[in-house]
Amino acid sequence: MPGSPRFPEIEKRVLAYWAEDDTFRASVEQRDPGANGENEFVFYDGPPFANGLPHYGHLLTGYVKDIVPRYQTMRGKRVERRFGWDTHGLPAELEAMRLNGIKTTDEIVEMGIDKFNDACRASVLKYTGEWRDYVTRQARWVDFDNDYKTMNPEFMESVLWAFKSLYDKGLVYEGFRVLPYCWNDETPLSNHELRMDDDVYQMRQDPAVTVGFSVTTPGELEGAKLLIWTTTPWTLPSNLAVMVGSDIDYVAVEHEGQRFVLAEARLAAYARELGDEPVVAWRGKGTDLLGLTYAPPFSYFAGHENAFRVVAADEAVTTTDGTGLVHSAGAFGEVDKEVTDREGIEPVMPVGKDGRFTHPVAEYAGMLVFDANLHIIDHLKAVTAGDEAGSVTPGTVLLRRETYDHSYPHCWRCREPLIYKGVSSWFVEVTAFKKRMAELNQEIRWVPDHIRDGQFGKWVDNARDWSITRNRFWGSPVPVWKSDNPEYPRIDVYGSFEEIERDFGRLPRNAQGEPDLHRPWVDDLTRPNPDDPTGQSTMRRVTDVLDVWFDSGSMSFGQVHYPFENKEWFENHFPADFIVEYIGQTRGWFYTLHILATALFDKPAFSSCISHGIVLGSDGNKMSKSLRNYPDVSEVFDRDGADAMRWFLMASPILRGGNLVVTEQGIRDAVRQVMIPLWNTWYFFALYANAENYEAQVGTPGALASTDPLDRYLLAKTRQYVEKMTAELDDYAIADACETTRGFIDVLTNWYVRRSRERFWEGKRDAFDTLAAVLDVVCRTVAPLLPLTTEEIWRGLTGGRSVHLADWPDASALPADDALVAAMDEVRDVCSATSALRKANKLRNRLPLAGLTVVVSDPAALEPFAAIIADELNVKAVRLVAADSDEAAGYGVEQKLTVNARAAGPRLGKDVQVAIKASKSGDWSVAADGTVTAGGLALQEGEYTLETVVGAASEGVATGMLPAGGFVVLDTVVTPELAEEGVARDLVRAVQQARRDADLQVTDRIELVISGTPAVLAAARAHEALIAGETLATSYTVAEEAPAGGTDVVVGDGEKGALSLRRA
RNA sequence: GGGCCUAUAGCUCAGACGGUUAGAGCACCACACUGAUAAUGUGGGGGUCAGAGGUUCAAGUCCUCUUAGGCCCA
Repeated sequence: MPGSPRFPEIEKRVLAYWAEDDTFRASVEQRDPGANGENEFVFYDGPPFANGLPHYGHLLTGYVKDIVPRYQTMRGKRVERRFGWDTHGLPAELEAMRLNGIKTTDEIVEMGIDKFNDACRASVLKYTGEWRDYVTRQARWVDFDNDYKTMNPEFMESVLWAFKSLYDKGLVYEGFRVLPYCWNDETPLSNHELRMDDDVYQMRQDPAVTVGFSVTTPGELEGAKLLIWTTTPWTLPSNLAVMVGSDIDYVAVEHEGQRFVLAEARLAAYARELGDEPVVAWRGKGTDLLGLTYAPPFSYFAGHENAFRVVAADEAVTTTDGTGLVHSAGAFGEVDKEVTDREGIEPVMPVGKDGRFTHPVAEYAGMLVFDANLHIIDHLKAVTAGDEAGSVTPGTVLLRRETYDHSYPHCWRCREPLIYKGVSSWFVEVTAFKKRMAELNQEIRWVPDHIRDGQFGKWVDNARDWSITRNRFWGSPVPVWKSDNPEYPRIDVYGSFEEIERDFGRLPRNAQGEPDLHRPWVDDLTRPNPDDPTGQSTMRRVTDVLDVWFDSGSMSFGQVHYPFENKEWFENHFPADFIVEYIGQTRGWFYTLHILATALFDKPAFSSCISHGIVLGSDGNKMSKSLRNYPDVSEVFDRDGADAMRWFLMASPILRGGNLVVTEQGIRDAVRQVMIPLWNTWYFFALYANAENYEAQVGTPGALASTDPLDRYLLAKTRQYVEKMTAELDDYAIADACETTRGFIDVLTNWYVRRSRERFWEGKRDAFDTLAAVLDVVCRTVAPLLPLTTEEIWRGLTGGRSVHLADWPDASALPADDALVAAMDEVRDVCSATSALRKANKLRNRLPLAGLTVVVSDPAALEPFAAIIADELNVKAVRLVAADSDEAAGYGVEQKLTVNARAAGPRLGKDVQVAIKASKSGDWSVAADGTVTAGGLALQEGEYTLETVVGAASEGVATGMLPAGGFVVLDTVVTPELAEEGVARDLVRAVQQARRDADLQVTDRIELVISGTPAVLAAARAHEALIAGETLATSYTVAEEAPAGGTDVVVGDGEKGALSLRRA
């Protein structure tokens, strides 16, 4: 067994063992699910999309997905873990398009939807093998063989069931709604896609125009120009109304024979065009403008019913920019659509699915709307100049043209600028039940907890209806069939294969003859419209597919083909006990799960949810392949190991909502701070256990009979540790559990083992029993956090099959002794304070000192540790004295006054500062009756504290305060005898170093020769037993002459010596 | 543009209700210690608590404004 472990090698060995032993399966199956699954801990795996390789974010989530189930398994629960794959959707289509070198949906149809979808299917499974490798390497236990895929017919049938259920509940409707729309991908985007990442909103420069429309209503404003401002000139051909704010002050001003209507507050912004102080010809409120009609800027839709009027839109019109009048283009803006709907104006849609103009906008037909901007502006300009240009209505005026930089949404997939556009879509009416979603959200335990009412809660409160369809190809079909003749309308919605077969006489089948709900097979199903007596019209499926987020939200029931199979299983496994993903899923998976769970089952989908932060590169920026600002995942696995990465990620603030910068140094620190100390404790134990032929008997630690105070301390401390870990892991406080473990391992290795070394050298059975028992408990406790390392140690220690098959330690089986633990903390304070005294007085540790007096309130509590203190501090005697004894008073103790400002402040007001100053300067006294006066002010009980402090050191002693009260007095007198012993101990150390340099084994005996100055010789002679014993010298010679080939050493106070040794 | 959050040591972060010498870990330096340890112990350097005003006996903490960064919504 190596003292300097190569963790990656150990890990590979353990992984190979697990694979061979099938340990994971055993860990699940050995736990009884109980009646109705009541002993199960239900975990849902959020499905990743496997058309790329996993990165740190996936690994991070994967570690949490491993830790919680491992812990619950050890707690005795049955925790089944199935891997899931997200397979549908635009990313797959885009990849398939790229691979086939095609750019438009028309080309997809040309290629054949069946071929195209085959390409999608292949692309989403491309990296599943690599995923499995990474996930296995990170030591995440999850069932890949029994996985689920959202493209499987069973999953898709469940999705259909969900759609149909929502439809039957009246929660699904078809609408025409304005959505952010990607003309490149030819698809509308949902709200959560719009906020998919930080790069969606990017700065963009657009032309902005100020255009005047001629008022046609007879009266004083006839012929005046209504000035509107827009950054989307391409929407002007579709103009349907002008919106004003009812309470805004408007004016009509005269300039060069024309009158312009705009908000008074915006006049100054148009000084350049309209003059600094134009003549105001008319003044009024927005309400005065309502109902005015005007000539549309373009003639395409002239005569459109109810259109070309001034309408009110108080919430949408401001005077912070523009003109205070806003042009409404119906279906090209969310507010526009809302207002035109209210005003009874039918929207117009002269823009095709590819973002290019169509009929009736003839001049710009075939032109991408962004490209049309310039032409439109040119035409407006020409008409303003009095020329004829295209379909611009004469009288329309271009007042200003400028460029405008603004934050503009872009497609999260292709990065092209989006447009807002009305499209036909199916919606889940989330607004109808979002109140219930908010109520059910209160039942969810979020980590960190502010997510519940913060990011997630606010999102739910502001929920809008969810557009769930896409005019695409690779996805679950919208299971709606419509009559193709509006004269005989009929809509059929299907929720199962069986219903489909009933009506169409067959199932949709793919080229292989298998039931398959994908396009194009499902599109082939048609039948005569039963409601059409002529028999001419046909029921055809609407060609849309469902949004992938509908798939992922259906995961809870879809993964088990509910309700067609596993009905009972699902009812016992819903909601999940636990899920975890990154915080962005509050608008993704967490949200869609919650929507469908609320609408379908009136329950939350999960009862606990960790939403962790984002993993950043080493420079604090987003991880980027091109910047190479993060350590290569495989290299870290190979160099530091999966447990090191796990610890680094789990101990970080990222699980408490913060973000995390990944650095190689951080990962190595994990190895250094935790893994090596733990390993070395085991190594130390094994080293001496082998030497003693000790067989570890790992039984009930509480039954240990050791009366040694260190053993009893360690066992009591271990109990506290297990209790704390149980509470923290129950609470999903994984980072806290890491910190708790770090602290405990520090105590174990740097206090217990270090202080107990001698007992192990002596082969004390109690020490072996204690350390073996504690190592067993610690391995079991740390197992979820360091599954590979603990497996190796635990199997070596116990010979058992796997630590992950063991039960979580029972804290109550360990002895409880909080007083003992507290006393040991005080002991460590004593050692710390005394070490500082040695340092301050330049008294090196190997130099023994005569005595240490410890003055504390309860000396009896420290009595069992007196020997430990003496040994640790290298003093001959430790005396424990009560703080209130006469002896304690003899050390020149003084009292120190501290004014409690919080208590005295309110009473004394300004004077409290006087009292505080006086307490510090020593200008205070205690009267005979106990009254304390500071700076001439009498203080009341509770307004001060009097502390006993030890006075200045007197001759021959050094004093130091203890943090919890009390003090230590160190005898600093170095007698010749002590100095001589100090030299002897220096010699021991020098010999040990020489043994090491000579590569001797710990147990090798030596022949030793020592020579040197008279002081060295004297010490060597006087302490022969000590030196020879400590260094295992069977032959011990003190020689006047330096031995040939010896090593020169300096010992004591600069005394020169020489020694030589050889293996006996 | 609106709302929310953050700003403390070289780095990462603690600092209930305001209470008078602002802490920890890491990093750095020195010394000590070292038959498990790549460790450990002790000490040290290092801070205008983002800036400016205000409230108060007392402000890192409360209020206002400014600056910088982040998140959410437009």
